[in-house]
Amino acid sequence: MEKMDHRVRITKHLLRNALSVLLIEKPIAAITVKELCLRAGINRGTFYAHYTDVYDLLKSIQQEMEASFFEALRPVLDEASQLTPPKMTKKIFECIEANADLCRATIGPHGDKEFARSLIRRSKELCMISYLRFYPNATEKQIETYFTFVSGGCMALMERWIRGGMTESSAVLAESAERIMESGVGFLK
Amino acid sequence: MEKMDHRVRITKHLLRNALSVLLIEKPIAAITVKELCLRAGINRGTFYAHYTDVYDLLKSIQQEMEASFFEALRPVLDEASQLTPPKMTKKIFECIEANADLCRATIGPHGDKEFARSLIRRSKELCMISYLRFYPNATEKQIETYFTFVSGGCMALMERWIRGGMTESSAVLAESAERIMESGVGFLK
DNA sequence: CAAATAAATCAACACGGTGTTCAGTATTTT
DNA sequence: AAAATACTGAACACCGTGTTGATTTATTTG
Repeated sequence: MEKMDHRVRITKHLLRNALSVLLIEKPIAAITVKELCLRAGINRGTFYAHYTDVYDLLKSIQQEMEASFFEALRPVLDEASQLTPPKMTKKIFECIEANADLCRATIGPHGDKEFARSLIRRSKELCMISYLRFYPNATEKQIETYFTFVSGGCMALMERWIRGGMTESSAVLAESAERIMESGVGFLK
Repeated sequence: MEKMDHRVRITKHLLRNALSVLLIEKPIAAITVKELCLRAGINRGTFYAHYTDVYDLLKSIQQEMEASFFEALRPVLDEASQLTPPKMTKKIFECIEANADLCRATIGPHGDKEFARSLIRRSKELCMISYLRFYPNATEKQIETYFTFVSGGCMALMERWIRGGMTESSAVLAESAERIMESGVGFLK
């Protein structure tokens, strides 16, 4: 990643930017290599020197995002022993808010379901330990079910949030999520 | 829908079947008209006589699904005044189970996020009334937040369920969902 | 049943994006 | 400055698209 020719750094950067912009306008499927290169201002042949596909480019962006996501999440997971799982939500939402521009393209309208899914899958593995510690009476299967439900719920809230232009602060959103996670319908009473 | 030439009925049926099968294998974006027609055993020209696009065909299938979904849901919504919202889950899951083959292609791996989203949006409108009746102290915004979270959670459970080959009964799944909706983490205690 | 009507097939067409190649030009690195 | 490396521009065959017109096949109507 670091020891690249300056030229390829620029080229890749331009392509990533162009794709991020296009992904807000339309789904990945509707993006052609031609228009992407036009938008990025680079030659089409150059694109094929680095990537095989528009999907290939997307994948490389996602890998970068994933790395930065878990990087940002590391402190949260490290102090996990202090935090009850629902309390971690706040930190995670803050993390999403901080990387808003990155998330808009993936969690947003034309985002890649599969990518978000794999992030959740990896998060689950990391969170499982703290869940097991806090809820020793629950079976592993129960925890998995709960986690699936609850991460799906948080994703839905985030999508709504992003669609709505992120007007509320992440703290408000996280508090709602926490309360629902804590007490279910109790949230409405 | 009914007063069609027998030939066009057959043609459309073959196309819908072929698309359903292909959608399990790959995302809609990767499906060409050519291979679709080859799979369906009809002429490519004939396809264009009925649909403009692969997406156009998908849309028509989705409209049919949506109709049958809300048709199946009608009784649930009618007796809604009897059921507390979380209790309705069971019925909804049964409905999904009954239309498994249809759901596999849309809720499944390569499904259309946007379609599921619109189903949820419409469901929300229908459910809102019974929520307001059961939780008079909650603001409309609160209910929306709760509904967003909880429908996202149920969707996640369903996806997991479908991916896993629907080995459990819908009842078991629904009960987990209900309990989480009712009492949050209480599910794990 | 036969004539009229409607639908599906087949082949051909221009069009546009793809992925590759190669010679020429620009930029790094040593 | 020389050698190595990356980008450009143009050309290429390939493939799927969407359309058209002539032909064959099935359905409906009188």
